[in-house]
Formats: sequence, structure tokens, C-alpha cells
Amino acid sequence: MAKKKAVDDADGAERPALPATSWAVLGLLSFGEELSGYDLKKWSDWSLRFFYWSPSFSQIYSELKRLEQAGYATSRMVAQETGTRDKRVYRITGEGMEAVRTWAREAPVDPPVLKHGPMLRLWLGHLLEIQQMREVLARHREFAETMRQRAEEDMEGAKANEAWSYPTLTLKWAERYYASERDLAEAMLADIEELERGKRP
Amino acid sequence: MAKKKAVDDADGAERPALPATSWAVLGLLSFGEELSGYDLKKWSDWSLRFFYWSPSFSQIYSELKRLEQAGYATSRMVAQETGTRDKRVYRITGEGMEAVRTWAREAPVDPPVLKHGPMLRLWLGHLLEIQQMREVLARHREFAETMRQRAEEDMEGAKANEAWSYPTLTLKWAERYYASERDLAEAMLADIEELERGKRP
DNA sequence: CGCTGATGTTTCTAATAGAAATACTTCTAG
DNA sequence: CTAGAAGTATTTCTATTAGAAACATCAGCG
Repeated sequence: MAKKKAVDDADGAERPALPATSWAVLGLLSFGEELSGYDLKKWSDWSLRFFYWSPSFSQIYSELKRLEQAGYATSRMVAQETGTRDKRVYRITGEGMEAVRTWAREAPVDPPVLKHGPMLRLWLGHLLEIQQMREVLARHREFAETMRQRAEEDMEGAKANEAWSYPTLTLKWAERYYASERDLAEAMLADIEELERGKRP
Repeated sequence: MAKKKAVDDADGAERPALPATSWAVLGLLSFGEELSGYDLKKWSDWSLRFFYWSPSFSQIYSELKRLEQAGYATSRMVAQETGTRDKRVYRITGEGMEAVRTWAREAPVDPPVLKHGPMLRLWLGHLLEIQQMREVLARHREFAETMRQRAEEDMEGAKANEAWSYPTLTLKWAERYYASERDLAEAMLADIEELERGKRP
């Protein structure tokens, strides 16, 4: 007998246990639109990118298949008007809606995952010249400011639509988050300069 | 003929291209101590955890093998005093030292990777009750404050040692980072309360 | 007419995460 | 005094995730 991992939710329904990425994809569908894998990639690059992953196509397409298998989404082929390639579009089902809702409400609050390459480099400061540390921090600062601006711009675009009020809030959060990243880089730069002054008085 | 991916560094030496995790492990060894896989796991949980990954044992052990293969580390078996199990300890080689140094100095500054589960949940606010949003944010706030405190404590411990001055700086950064995360959660909570007031005036 | 770029999907490989198995020892509470 | 929990130490297995590349079609542009 093939064992399928499953969890029993508070509402008693047994549902397959899915990884975070599946929920993210299903979450994108939960706004109600009928979307292709390609659309989903674009949407996630657009909004989720600021605080959650940039999924690869391969993952999106395989998640979609899994979601359809699980009965959380249905798909149909769409022949495009102007002769462009046919595509398969997905729509969330009632069951899928119920499943994401349950997940969003009841999943444990896991800590965010952070992999901060620039900090890893600076942590190895004993291998660097001060000039290289400045360089790493300057580039990171620049990156943070760029992301901050984009979050701000995207927020302006999202504000208009009533349905996007929560995404708008998270964009606001992102705008502040990247502002903070920028300032933290600045502060660390100052710390490094001070440390350096202390070494050669 | 087996093709091996390799990169030519600025100094002309051809070195195997390694993933970030390898560099992190080699970075841990670059402080000069002779360490076992188990030790490395503990050290990384201790210091790297605040801004970079918590590696799994399986990864650490396989990275160590790869590093030894590449000539960046050597190992020897150590019989333990009090009858506890023998262990294999690793030490960085001159070549390894040169390789991490080059990596730390010359690798491109990649953007940090963030997967913020709590934000993903709130982004799906249309599926939640306000009470559940408060809950998610409160837990996240708590997590951030705990991490902030730990970073602060660890920094106190690291400050004493001259060799740890750069790790100390990154712990200081981490302390500020988690303070900011905590405050950002607070701010978003306020935003949500305001949004809610606006919905039912 | 060939080039670039956008849409759209699939395939492959490598990297990463995480649990669990194995093995031995020391500490601790009943 | 002893069973069980917790610490040290490593390996194996599986699933998830990342990323490049291949494949395919068409629109617009010079």
C-alpha cells in the first residue's frame, strides 16, 4: 500500500501535506484569476519577489501539476487569438480555496529564512582589505535602495485596487524593510571605519 | 573526458567552482582551528545562524569531503580520551586559505535571499481574520526580539577575543537587523488595525 | 530577411533541507 | 542502580529548490 503523507486539519479534512512553494502558487491563484504557468511566474516576480522567493519555471509547472492532481486546481487549454502558441490556464477550485485558507490560518509561524551573502563575506573580514569591505557594503546598499524604490513604485500601482489591499500592505512593509537594509549597511560601514581607525592609531 | 567546471581567478589559478555553502564551511575553517563536522555544525549554528543558513549535517559532511578532494582541507582521525567515539578533524590548507581569500575578495556581491513566511501569510490577508493576522505578527515579533537578544548576548561573548572582531561586527549588524524586524512587525500591525478601522467605519 | 525579445513549456542537473538510522557515552531522575 | 534522555559523531535517504538550457512560436524592427 502506497503511503501518502497527509495531515488532518482542524476541520477534520485530510489533505496532502504540501511544501511552502505549493502554497505560494495556490496563494497566487487564490486571487481568483485564471493563469498560465508563465503568468504565475510573472506575478510572483512582481509581488512576491520582495519578501519571498523567485520560483523557477520548472517548479511552478510541476507545482501546478501537483495541485491539479490534488484537486486544488483545474486547467484547460486556451487557443490564443492571434495564432500565438496555445497555453494551459489554471483556476483554483473550491477545495483548493478551502485548503489555502486553512493553511494560511493554521500553519505554524515559521521563522523567515535569510541567506545574507554580503554579511557572510564581511564575517570573513580577516581575509579582506578594508577597501573590499567598503565595496561589498556599497554594492549591497545600492541593491537595497533599488529594491526599496521598486517596492514603493509597485505599491503606488497596487494601492488603486481594492482587492490588493493586503498585498499593498506587504509592499509597504517591503519598502521599510529595504530602507532598513540600506541604513544597516550604512551603519556597518561606519563601524568598520571606526574599527580600522582603532587598529592604526 | 570528464569535464570539471572551473573558474580562472584574477591570480590566474584555476580552481573548481564551488557553491556558497562550500565557501561558508571553508570560511569556518579559515579561522585556523582543527574541527570535526560536528564542531562545524555547532559553530555555524552559533554564529552564522543570524544571517546565513543552518546547514544540515549531511551537507557539512559532504562539503568536507569535497573540500578535501579539492585540496582545500586535510583531515586526520583523532582517538578521543575518555573512550568516546573517534572523530575525523579537518584543517584548512594553504591552498584552501588562498581560495577562500580570493572568493571573499572577488566574488560578485549577490543579493541576499529572503523567504519570509509570515509575510507570505499576510500577503494572503483576504483569506484571514484580523485576529489571525495579529497572531502571525505577534509571533514573528516575538521571534525577532528573541533573535535580537541572542545576537546581543553572543556579541558580548565575542567582543573579548581580538580574532573575532569581524564576526563581532556582523553580530552587531544582526542585533540591529532583528531589532528592525521587530519594529517592522509592530508597524505593520498598526497598518492592519488602521485598514480594519477603515473597512467598518 | 535575419535578429531580438516576448510568450510558453519541458527537461536536466546540482544544491539544499531535513529526517532518520546508527553507535557510543554521560548525565539525571526515580 | 537503572532506564531514559541528551550529547557527541557520522551516514544514508528522500524531497525540495534553484538554475540553466532546450524547445517552440510569433511579433516587431531595421
